[in-house]
Amino acid sequence: MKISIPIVFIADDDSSVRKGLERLIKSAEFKVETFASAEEFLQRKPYRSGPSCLVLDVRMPGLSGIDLQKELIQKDTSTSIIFITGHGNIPMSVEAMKNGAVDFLPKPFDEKELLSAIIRAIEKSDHIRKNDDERAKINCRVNTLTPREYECLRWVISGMLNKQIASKLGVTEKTVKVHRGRVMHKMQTASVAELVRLAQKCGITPPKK
Amino acid sequence: MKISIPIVFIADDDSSVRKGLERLIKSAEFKVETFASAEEFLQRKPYRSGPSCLVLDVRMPGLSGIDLQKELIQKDTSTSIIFITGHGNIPMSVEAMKNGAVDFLPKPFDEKELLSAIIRAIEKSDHIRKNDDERAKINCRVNTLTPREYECLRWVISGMLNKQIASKLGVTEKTVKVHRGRVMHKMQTASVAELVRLAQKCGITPPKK
DNA sequence: TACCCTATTGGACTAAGGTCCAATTTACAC
DNA sequence: GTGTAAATTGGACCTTAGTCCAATAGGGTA
Repeated sequence: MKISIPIVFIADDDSSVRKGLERLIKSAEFKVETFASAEEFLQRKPYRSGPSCLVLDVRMPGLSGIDLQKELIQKDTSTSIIFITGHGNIPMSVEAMKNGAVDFLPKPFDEKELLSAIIRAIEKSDHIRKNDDERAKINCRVNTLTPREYECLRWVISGMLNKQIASKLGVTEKTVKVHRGRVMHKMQTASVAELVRLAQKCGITPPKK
Repeated sequence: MKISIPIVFIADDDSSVRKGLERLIKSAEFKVETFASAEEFLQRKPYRSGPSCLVLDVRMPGLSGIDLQKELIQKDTSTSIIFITGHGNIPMSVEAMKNGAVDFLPKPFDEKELLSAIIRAIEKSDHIRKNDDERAKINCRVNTLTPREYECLRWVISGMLNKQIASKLGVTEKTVKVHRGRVMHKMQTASVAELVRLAQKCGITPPKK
């Protein structure tokens, strides 16, 4: 059983806004951390104890909110973003949404609106986290495969028979059976069906004939 | 080989805008059709010869652009939407993007911007179409399965052995083999690996143990 | 009632997958 | 040079999967 505590980050250069938001969000039983700039947020070590979201002011001195969003896309984090802004415009909001923001709220906004956006953002983050976790676990197993085993895995998930794989690899059917057995063992799967699903989850594709 | 001609629909109540857009988009070698209202567009029989997108004015008398978008989400069409607007606001653009719009352009916009959005929209539509097509084909096969065969399919893609499936269904292993053979034949697959992939594409899930 | 579809099973095989033990070869690191 | 990991193969066996032919039984329709 893994602990999973959601957290809401706030990044805004206006301290009164930070305090107001912090009070509001804490009242909704969320853990909160505030930052006065994008740079300050980037300093923080990645949060790993649960899903997270960032309530982010679009316009700030230094790195802007939009810039920060782009930074965060690079480092693959599960933190979902909600923008708030006093002086936004349509192209800005559209760009933010295209880049995966959960919401974009012009001030003044309804408190309920923000809280509902936060809930959606946390759910999205949680979803991403779970997927990432699963993929990471599978990749750990994949990394224990030798090159030949990996190659073999790809042919197996293509649905080929051992004898066909053998001829592809230029070895005997016997050898393929051994590799295949080791693949199943290392991947901790009991059936080809499971193997196909695992492979799919971490983007391993069957070779083209 | 299937013909695939992209088309761009335009829905705007202002006829001068329609004409201007039509000229522009035709100059980019796209087939174009124009509509003076959302209702008029809904009248049109669904376009099936290729990918399509809709350049849509947000504000129109009668059904608005946003309303039309919601309508189109219901009827599952592959038509992707690009909004254009003279008097939009942020919440409107955010809502449109949340609902899957490819872009949201306030007037006046750069012609290149619109054309690039159209290209992205057509690509997206094409992608959706291809997925839908594939799913439809698979579903045709699935629909030829008898209830028992379908049940059997779900157990097979869970990776279970024939004897295990047999005990789940309360029949002999022999019977499972027969069903299973028919499933493979009807689904036109030669391996469990392929079967798993097909099932996944049309949302068939393995039963929980 | 005759007919068809579905579901079920048996017999008799054939082929494919998987495992245990053992051995050889090669490449690369210490 | 010795050791280790990877790749390869053989033999012997057992388990699964898949197929052909044949047969029975129940439900529903023309």
